[in-house]
Amino acid sequence: MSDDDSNPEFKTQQERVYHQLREAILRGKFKPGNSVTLRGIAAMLDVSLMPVRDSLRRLTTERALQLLENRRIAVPEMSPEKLEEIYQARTALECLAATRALPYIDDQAIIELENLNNKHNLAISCGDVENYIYINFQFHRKIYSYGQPQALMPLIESLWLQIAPFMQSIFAQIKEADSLSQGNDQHRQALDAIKAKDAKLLAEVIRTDILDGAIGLQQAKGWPLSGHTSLLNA
Amino acid sequence: MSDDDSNPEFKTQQERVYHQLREAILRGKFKPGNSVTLRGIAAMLDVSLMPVRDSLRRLTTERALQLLENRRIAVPEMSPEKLEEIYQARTALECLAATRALPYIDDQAIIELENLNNKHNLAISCGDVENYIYINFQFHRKIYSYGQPQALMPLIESLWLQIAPFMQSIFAQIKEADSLSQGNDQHRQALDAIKAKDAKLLAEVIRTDILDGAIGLQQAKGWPLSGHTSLLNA
DNA sequence: CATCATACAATGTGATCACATTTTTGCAAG
DNA sequence: CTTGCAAAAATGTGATCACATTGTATGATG
Repeated sequence: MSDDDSNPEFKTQQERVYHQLREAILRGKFKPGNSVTLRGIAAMLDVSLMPVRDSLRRLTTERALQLLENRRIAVPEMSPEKLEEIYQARTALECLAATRALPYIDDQAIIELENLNNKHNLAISCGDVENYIYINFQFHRKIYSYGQPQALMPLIESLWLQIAPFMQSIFAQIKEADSLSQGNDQHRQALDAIKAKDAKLLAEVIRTDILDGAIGLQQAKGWPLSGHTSLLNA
Repeated sequence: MSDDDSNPEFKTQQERVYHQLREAILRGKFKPGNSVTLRGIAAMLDVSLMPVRDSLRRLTTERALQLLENRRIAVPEMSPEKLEEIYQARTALECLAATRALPYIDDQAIIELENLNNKHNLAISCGDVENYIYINFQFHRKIYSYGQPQALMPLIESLWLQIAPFMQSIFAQIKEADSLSQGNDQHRQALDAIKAKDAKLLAEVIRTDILDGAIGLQQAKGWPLSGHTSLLNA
């Protein structure tokens, strides 16, 4: 965490705070329904109210946080409808991002991706929910990043920020290795598709990876899979 | 503009300022490259720095504005690559949003959509670039809104905020009625598809509407249409 | 007239305070 | 033990100020 403090990329306190909160959310450190207060975050990160205020407003704009009617700030709850919508948007945007990135993924990139996948496996075998969630996002982000996405990446990350707390709340309950391992075969297949430079296949694998995760979340909650078919046909 | 002041929906000054700036951007009142200052906006809207500061940070997060290296704030410039990326994302998200909304569009909704389309025609025949841009967005937003998009709409609007200044800079140069009229036939066709409850057709019409706009912008700039095929095949 | 250094103005960031609203606490009455 | 109410604490919003950094204008010097 204190790496950020020395990272010259984040010139202002607001950027540091924003980045730290973003990472924390993607690691599932915020639970749905949690209330978030300016002074609480400020005390936690040892900064004044201003950088926190700026950061929370940005995160609210990205729908990672929610402004309640009382003007209080909270981590949004998930609903079956919102989950389906988010995952339809994820498949649409991430398949596009992967397709765009594929031509620019070289051998060095594949090595880095396999390293990430190993770390992912490690998190799975350790039952490390936090890193399981976070490294999965990192794996996806690394793929898309080779397409140098200027507009797509912020949209995709906004969706990630919205589902990360929900994912954590589910996986923390289950926490069985075999339940977590679902996404891993697909990461293998994604790497194969990348090596074969097969854009259609890569998009299909990414789509399956994302949708399997969605179905897993729905089933864990016992939510209606009415969105199942529409997810697949979207 | 002063309607917003009396609108009880916007409880805080920050919300008012944010909404006003958002609408202004969607109306093309900000030109690419324009610099935006806290004190300038604050003086223009007769508020203190704080609400402006909050609003500009939100808009920066949505990529409607850009933080330069000097810490100054500006309206981003458009590039051929970014334009293509934005329009690929638009087609993906807006076709999805339209498909989701279609089942909930009733006869009353169609009447309202036709009213909007009439206003759109009026703007075209008047050469009113500002309303041409803005009402076009309103038409699209109205369609999607019937699907009650919680996650999709903010993503789509982020894309709109990014292209609106560029659209204005192009249309202000051209400003010939026949150049602007392109989108209108497609709005007709969209209404027909809605009446026929044909989801596939609606998605195809929306896609064509969006892509025709993109191609028009590219041609006006003399930018390479290499994205053309990939746009159509996306 | 051109060049460069200096002074001046403008800008975003951060800190602190006041305030209205809301939430929680504490305590008394039933 | 529950209910009701008043006091107290907490919270987001807005305003103002200080400040470092950046941008611009001024003017002296060659």
